[in-house]
This record gives sequence, structure tokens and C-alpha cells, in this order.
Amino acid sequence: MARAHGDSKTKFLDAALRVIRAKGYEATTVDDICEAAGLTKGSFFHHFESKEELALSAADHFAAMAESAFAAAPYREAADPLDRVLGYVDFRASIMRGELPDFTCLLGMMVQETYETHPEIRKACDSHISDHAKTVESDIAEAKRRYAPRAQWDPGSMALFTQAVIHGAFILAKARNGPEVAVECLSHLRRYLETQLTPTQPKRRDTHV
Amino acid sequence: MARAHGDSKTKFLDAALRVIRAKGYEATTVDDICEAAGLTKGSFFHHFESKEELALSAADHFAAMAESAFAAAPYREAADPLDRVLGYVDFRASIMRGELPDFTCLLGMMVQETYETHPEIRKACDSHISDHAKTVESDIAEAKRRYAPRAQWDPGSMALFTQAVIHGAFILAKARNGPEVAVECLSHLRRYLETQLTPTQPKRRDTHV
DNA sequence: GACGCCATACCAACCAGTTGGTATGGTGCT
DNA sequence: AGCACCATACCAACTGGTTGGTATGGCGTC
Repeated sequence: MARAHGDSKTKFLDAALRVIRAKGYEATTVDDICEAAGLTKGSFFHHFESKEELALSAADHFAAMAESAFAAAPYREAADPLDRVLGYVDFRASIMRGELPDFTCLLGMMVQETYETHPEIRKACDSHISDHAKTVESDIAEAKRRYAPRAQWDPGSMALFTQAVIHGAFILAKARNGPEVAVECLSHLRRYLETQLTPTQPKRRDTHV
Repeated sequence: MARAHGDSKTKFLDAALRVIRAKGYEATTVDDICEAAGLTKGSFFHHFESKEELALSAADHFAAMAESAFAAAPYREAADPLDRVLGYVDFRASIMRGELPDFTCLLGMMVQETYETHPEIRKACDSHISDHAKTVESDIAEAKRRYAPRAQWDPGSMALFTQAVIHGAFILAKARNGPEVAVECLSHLRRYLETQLTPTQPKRRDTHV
């Protein structure tokens, strides 16, 4: 715990989040991350035994940051589970601001690049994405029980669908080089969730994003 | 036109499709592509002036292959535009078989990796994705005119949403290392399109995928 | 004075791209 | 027809710079 300056391992991890989300995993060099962290290679390989281990740690770090961000978001306090489901979508849309690397998903990005070449990274991304989907699933399941108990679809499948839309929206945003199209995609997702969770009258609540 | 053997430029492009979809753009080396094509580096740089130019040509090649595949698909012949819209989704689900690199999208993969680092590639992917969305949009617009003229959403936005779902489904499939979850996502997309394009009774046609 | 932390200097492997050359076949002239 | 000429297509070997990773040593703290 010497050298006082706030944990340099965390500096590496924060740097990794920024740089990898901008350039992708393969294109980011260890030197890039060292420079972004303001440290040197010697320090890097003191904390991580390889670039791949950094990727695994960065995935954990990203998932932990995300988890606490969602746990602290205001929509979490809604009593009605449907409000939490729609609040989640609105919240995700609301954070789509500023530069793309600041709000896109490290996990989706890395798994795309590494699913065939780095099985460990693939597994880490998979489990973090699945864990996040599970938290969405529980609200969806509760809302379904209350508002659409006879609907044909499975809450787990619906939760994964929300993640597909979000990751796909990020890809379109990157192609377009701006977040607007992603926000639009989420408004379609919101409409789908509304119609599926209020069986007969899809007018029940406000529709803005 | 010497050396008879069927166009080696095409061999390079076909090899690029396979290899890049498996390993990603940055992780694939020029040597990888040469080996997959059964040719040498000298030949490679005779046909392409750089790795980036190959990426641009590969994007064109991929888009051209896709365009002809969709143009020849049976659903294209349906008279009812809604049948063409749902047929498109079903067709996309039906080709999600075999190895992931064989049916996932080169454009979505490359744009994710290169959107910040290679603007030319980003633009190429963007325009090809947008072109494909346009073809979907025209069927959606026609179906909307016929079945849901008063719906609030815009056909262009809906078409982009279909692409977001598809690209997002590919990411989940890569994370899970299997296409099943992607097929499930498309069944949600199908349901959404059905409900949005048959305003009052969403029972009108069969729902299987 | 030992240990955690970090920097400098370094290396072998690998990468995109180059070089200098050979094989092939078409074209135009005689 | 035969031949000189030349563009296209291809190849094996090489190059200069970069990459992930290492070796070593200094500095501060207990």
C-alpha cells in the first residue's frame, strides 16, 4: 500500500475501460494503456501477468461499475415492477450522451473480437452479460406476473432481448458515429415492453423517452 | 488475365470474410488471409494497396453477397408487404445455423472495432448497413400504410430497429457461443412487428419462427 | 533490510509493407 | 506464322518498426 497515490491497479483498469472501448481489444497495446494510466510497463506487468489477464480484470471492473451504477439509479426505487422495467430502458437511453466510448459496453465489444480467439475472455463477458440480464429478468418476471401472466414468452428470453437491442443499438451508434439512432432503438424496445406487459390497452402510461 | 485459376482477388475477399468474421479485423494478419486464400503476400499487395483497402473491398464484397442472397430469398415474392417483413425476419432466423463466423455480419463486427480508428471503414460499414435497412424499410412502410397507417413510429426508425436487434443477437450468440439465443431474439422482433403492424387483433397469422 | 511498487532498458517474435524477380498470355508488327 | 514487347499476376525473401513480455535495479515504507 505504499506510493499513496490512489491504487495504480485501478488506474490501469480505468484506463483500459476508456482505451479498449475506443479502439477495441486487439488494437489497444499495453503501451497505450500505460500511457493512459500515466504509468509504465514495469508497473503494468507487476499488476497483471498478461494482456489477457488485464482484459479479464477489466471485464470484472466494468461489470462492478455498471452494477453499482444501476443499483443506485432512481428507477430502482419504483414500487411497480413495470415502472422499474420501463425505468431501466429510459435510464439506459438517458445515459447515451457525450462520446461513444464513454457509454458503450466493454463486454459486448470485447466478446465480439475475442469469442473465437480468447475463450476465457468470451466466458467472462458472457457471464457478466448474463448476470446483468438476470437483474432485468427479475423485474420483467414480476411485471409479467402482475400484468400479463398469460403471455407466451419467457421472462429470461425477454431480458436477453433487451440486451440484444442495447448492444445492437451501440453498433448502429458506432456506425452512425452518434448516439441518436441508439436512443430511437430504445424507444422501440420500450414500446414492445409496454405492449407485452399491458395486454389489452397499450395506453396506460406516458410513452416519451 | 493470366494464371487462369479463378480470380485470386475473389479468393482473397472470400478468405477475408471467413477469417475476419472469426478473429476480428485487427487480430487477422495479412498472412492469415494469404494462407486462407492459398496465395502469397506478394499477390496480396498486388491486388490491395493496404490492409485497410482490403477491409473496404471486403465490406463491399460482403454487402454484394448479402444483397443477392436476400434478393433471391423466397419471401421476396410474397404479395403482401407484411408477409415480406415477417418473411425477412424468419429468413434471417433460418440462416442462423452452423458455425458463427458463417452467418454473422462482417459489417457490424468491423465497425465496432474500427469506428474510432479507421474512419473510412466506419463509413463503408455505415453505408452498407443503411442500404440494407432501406430495403427492409420499404416493405415496412408499405405494410404500415396498409395495416397501421396511424401508428406513431417512422418506418425508417423501425427498419433500423430490426438491424439493431439482429446485430445485438449476434453479440449474444457470440457470448453464448451458439446461435440459439439469437433465434429467440428474432422471435421477439417478429412479435413486435406483428403487434405494430396489425393494430387491434394481433392474432391474424401464425407465430412460429 | 526486506518487501511492495515502479521505472528504465531491453528482447525475441511478429507485423504490414517492400523488393526484385519469374511466369503467363495478349497485342501488334513483320 | 513467328517474334518482340509488355502488362498482369504471382512469388520468396527481406525490412523497419512495433508488440507483448522480461530483467534489473532504485526508492520508499514497515
